[in-house]
Amino acid sequence: MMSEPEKIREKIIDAAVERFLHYGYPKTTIAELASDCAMSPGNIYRFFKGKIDIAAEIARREALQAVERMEAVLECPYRSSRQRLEEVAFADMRHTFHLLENEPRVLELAQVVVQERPQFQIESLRRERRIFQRILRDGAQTGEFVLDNITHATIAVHSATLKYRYTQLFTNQTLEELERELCFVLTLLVRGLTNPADQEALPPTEVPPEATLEQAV
Amino acid sequence: MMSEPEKIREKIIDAAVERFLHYGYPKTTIAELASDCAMSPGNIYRFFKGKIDIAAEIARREALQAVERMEAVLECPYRSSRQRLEEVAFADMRHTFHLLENEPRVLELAQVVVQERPQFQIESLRRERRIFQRILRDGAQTGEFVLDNITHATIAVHSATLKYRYTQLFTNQTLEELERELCFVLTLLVRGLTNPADQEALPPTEVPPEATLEQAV
DNA sequence: TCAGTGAATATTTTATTGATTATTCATAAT
DNA sequence: ATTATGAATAATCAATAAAATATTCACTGA
Repeated sequence: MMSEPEKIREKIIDAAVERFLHYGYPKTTIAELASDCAMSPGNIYRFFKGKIDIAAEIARREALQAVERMEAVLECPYRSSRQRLEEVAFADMRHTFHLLENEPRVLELAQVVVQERPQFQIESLRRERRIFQRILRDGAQTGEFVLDNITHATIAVHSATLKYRYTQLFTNQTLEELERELCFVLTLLVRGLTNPADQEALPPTEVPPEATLEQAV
Repeated sequence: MMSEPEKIREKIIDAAVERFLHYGYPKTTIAELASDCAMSPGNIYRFFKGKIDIAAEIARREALQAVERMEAVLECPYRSSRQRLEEVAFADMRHTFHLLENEPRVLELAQVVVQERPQFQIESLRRERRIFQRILRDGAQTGEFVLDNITHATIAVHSATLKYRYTQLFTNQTLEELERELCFVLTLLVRGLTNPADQEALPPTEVPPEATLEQAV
């Protein structure tokens, strides 16, 4: 059950999401949010320290959801750690790509939050990295991957796929182009991770089909 | 020998470099450049179509020099393609890092040029990629590397090292941190490129010493 | 004819001002 | 005591005017 103050917080966040995505962060006023929630502007400040903190909370939730989606992939039955790695990388890239395509305001929102709260980005990156770390650890456990140092390998995989996580910041490439490229990168990374004994029979990464269960979002 | 008009062009470029790096692109006026060259503002336009074209020419030269530096590395005697790849990646990262550290205005200059002349970035990337391609091709030739498709592998290596070429755009990390990370990335990439038969004896990449001949710049 | 000028014009930047908006807080209602 | 208000204040933004600058071009001198 949710306490009364928590409910009000939710109401404010809901109104903010609505307006931020529709009209953008800067064009949304506290007075409007207050009006949406049938309260006075001043009262908003009993629930959030400032306007930016509403945006930060929304971004935080979005980031946590992203991790949950990735973790959901990790819960699925799987043939190999390679497959997991590929699924997670593609799922994340596709999700952010489509998100920014359908809700362009999200980019602005993210930029504002990162600008004002640099810690936010650091923590998001850390969470992402932890996901990769689990995949690599499991792969090392089963012997599929051979890694001198899991942490180092995680950093490597994470950095090497950077371009495909914040894609729209760097390029105007289409999703199709990015998918092709990501295949090349993953092919090489997987080869570098895989036990040399198994490398003979290591086909290049193929573009996986978009998971149909995505619709649940 | 240089023709008279070419000499004047050089004079303008010299003056522009001086001022762009000192005071920045926007704060430098055509009138100032003209005055530096003891000519009238109008006369500048007999040598450059516009102000941005002066910046573009400077950026173009800088980019060509970068490629030359990389090609110089490729001319050096080498033990292995791995070594070449590592040297090129480190040299490039260090160079841009130091450049932006010592001449912060370069970042602004580059951004202006990319903004106004998107083609510039595309061509720069293409040139970078060609360097990597040569290294991989040679490595494949000698059998050190095993690649299904050289172009695909080149794209992979190029994308995977993106973060370390435009570093200051993405992070505030120190050069030392970046060097450590780049080692991890290269270790993994090299393992992925290398003939599986040779992978047993493949030590992790180490931070190479800064080439002392850099001082010649 | 050609390199070059500098005043004229078009464009961009900067400064100023007047809203608008974020945030605070004294006060009121519950 | 707690929740909420809304006017007061501080900070930011938008619109405009003013100034500076980029670019053009009719003209000059070699």
